Amino acid sequence: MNTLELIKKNLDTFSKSERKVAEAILVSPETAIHSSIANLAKIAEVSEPTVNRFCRRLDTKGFPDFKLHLAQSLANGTPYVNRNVNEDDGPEAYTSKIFESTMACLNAAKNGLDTNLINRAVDVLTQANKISFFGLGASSSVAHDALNKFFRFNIPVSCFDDIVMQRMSCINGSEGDVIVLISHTGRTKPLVEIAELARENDAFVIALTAEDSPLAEQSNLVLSLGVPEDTDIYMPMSSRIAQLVLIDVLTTGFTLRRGAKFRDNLKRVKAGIKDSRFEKTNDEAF
Amino acid sequence: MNTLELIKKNLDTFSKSERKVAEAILVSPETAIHSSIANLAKIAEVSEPTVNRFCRRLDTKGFPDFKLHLAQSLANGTPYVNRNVNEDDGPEAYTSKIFESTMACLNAAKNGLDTNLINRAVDVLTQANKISFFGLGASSSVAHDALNKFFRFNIPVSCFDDIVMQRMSCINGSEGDVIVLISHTGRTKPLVEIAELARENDAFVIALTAEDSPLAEQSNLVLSLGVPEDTDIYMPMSSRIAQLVLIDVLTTGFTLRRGAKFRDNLKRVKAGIKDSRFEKTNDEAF
DNA sequence: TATTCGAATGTAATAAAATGACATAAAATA
DNA sequence: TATTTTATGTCATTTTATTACATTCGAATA
Repeated sequence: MNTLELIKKNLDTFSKSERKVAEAILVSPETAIHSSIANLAKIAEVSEPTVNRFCRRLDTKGFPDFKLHLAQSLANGTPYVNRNVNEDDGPEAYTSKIFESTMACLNAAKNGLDTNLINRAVDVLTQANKISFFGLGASSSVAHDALNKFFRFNIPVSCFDDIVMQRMSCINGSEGDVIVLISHTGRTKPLVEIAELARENDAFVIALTAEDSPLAEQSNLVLSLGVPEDTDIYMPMSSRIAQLVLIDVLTTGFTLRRGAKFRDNLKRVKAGIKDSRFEKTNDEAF
Repeated sequence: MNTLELIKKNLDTFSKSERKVAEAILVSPETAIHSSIANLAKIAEVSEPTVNRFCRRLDTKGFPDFKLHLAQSLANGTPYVNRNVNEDDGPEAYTSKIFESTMACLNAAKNGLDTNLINRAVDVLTQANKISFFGLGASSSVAHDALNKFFRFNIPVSCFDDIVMQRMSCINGSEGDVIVLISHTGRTKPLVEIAELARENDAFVIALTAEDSPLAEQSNLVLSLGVPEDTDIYMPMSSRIAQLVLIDVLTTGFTLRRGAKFRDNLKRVKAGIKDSRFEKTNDEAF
């Protein structure tokens, strides 16, 4: 397992001084791997043997060995959740941190997904008479994106980010309708109510949300992204990217399920876009 | 660059003894990173300082530093391979393929970005009187997402996915306006026209698009994502995710530039959302 | 509240590892 | 072949990590 995540996970199993070490490392892992044990001890304000003991506690042979493990955690491409942006990061630093934490997040999401549920969701979607995507706030752009994709399948699909429209759409629903609700926390009141309403009107409700949330309880099928909280920054970031990729997965599953003949349809849609382009066309939705 | 590849590439530039070291490392890099300099010297049948010199030749500070680099290059043999989905992939297979290729794509995007340009873009954005985000089709949800983020900064910001509205908005523009245009290909005619129009009206045009595209030519500043084409599947997928992450980067840069005092504002926005939630609140945009 | 035990932490000595300075050997050039 | 340059090794020094041991802290018990 990723050393850095391991440290974060075990934070509370450490003793007082060991936690100081852990924190010093988490603040700046880069510094840690380039420091000597004496240096790190000074930064963490503990003694050198404490640092050493800390390393051993994490199942390494000693400080140098620990540094190797840590270095591997930090290696490019190795997902790594913990790298938060600091006040004094330059463009170089915050750019890579954000890309990296997004990748880490996707990796976590990938590992946490239940492919059986995905399969069932694809089942349900392929059999739907009509599909609706609802999200509020940041999640509304995810819903919007889903609309854009499913629209190409030439089936009735809609997307509202207005609560009133969402309600109306639910009330007019019938069996065979599938409603996909998107919410990171699953605690957005209006959306939970929509889920109830939709089910009362015989629609099938798929939720892209957190496990054990109120929204999850009101849904027929929950696709949860075990994505760590977006820390520190007061905006949804990575979590929403994971949702989008999940939409991609569903779309792909949908396409595959419908088979080759269906793919011709996609080609046609894409060809139809061509006219609005300057020569050398390729695959963008518009 | 990957240290291991670097060693392979430079094999013939090394001296006789240094090559011995290189070969010993290539035979078993794992052994190398877990050896002391004395040990490795023995394996390579050279003296300790020779190993040290070898390390320095590879632009490292010394043997320990070299080991860190080597460990990192071992950590990610080949980060994420861009595997395409096949007709007969099951849910398990296509799910991981899509997640992995998205991660690969983000990694490519990260490496291809010019952080100086990002910095300049952040500069421009922080000094803007008004910011508009325009995208069409799939890119419109990216624009939408950008709106959602920048909206929290409490500055005038708008977003249209309707060409007519976009034009009108440009015509009413003035100096100090910044228009962010989003298009993967940069060949969407209406958007290129918008860029021209915006510039005629003294707005500053930032494009999130492909290098050397018509849209890029019409823009003041181009942030290009050197992202491989979305192959095989007839939809924009990874490319658009990369755009979103880039928006995250810009947002972060913006926040950092505005400093700590500004972050309080974000806290307030987040607190304001709280009421519409069921207990246990955390960070989702609504 | 004082006492005792055990865990946690630090100090100082020791061992290990890496590096630097210098000498020697090998190779290249005149 | 002599001379210079470069490469390599030996040994001393310095830096770094580890071990053994002493002290402190804090919880549990009398």
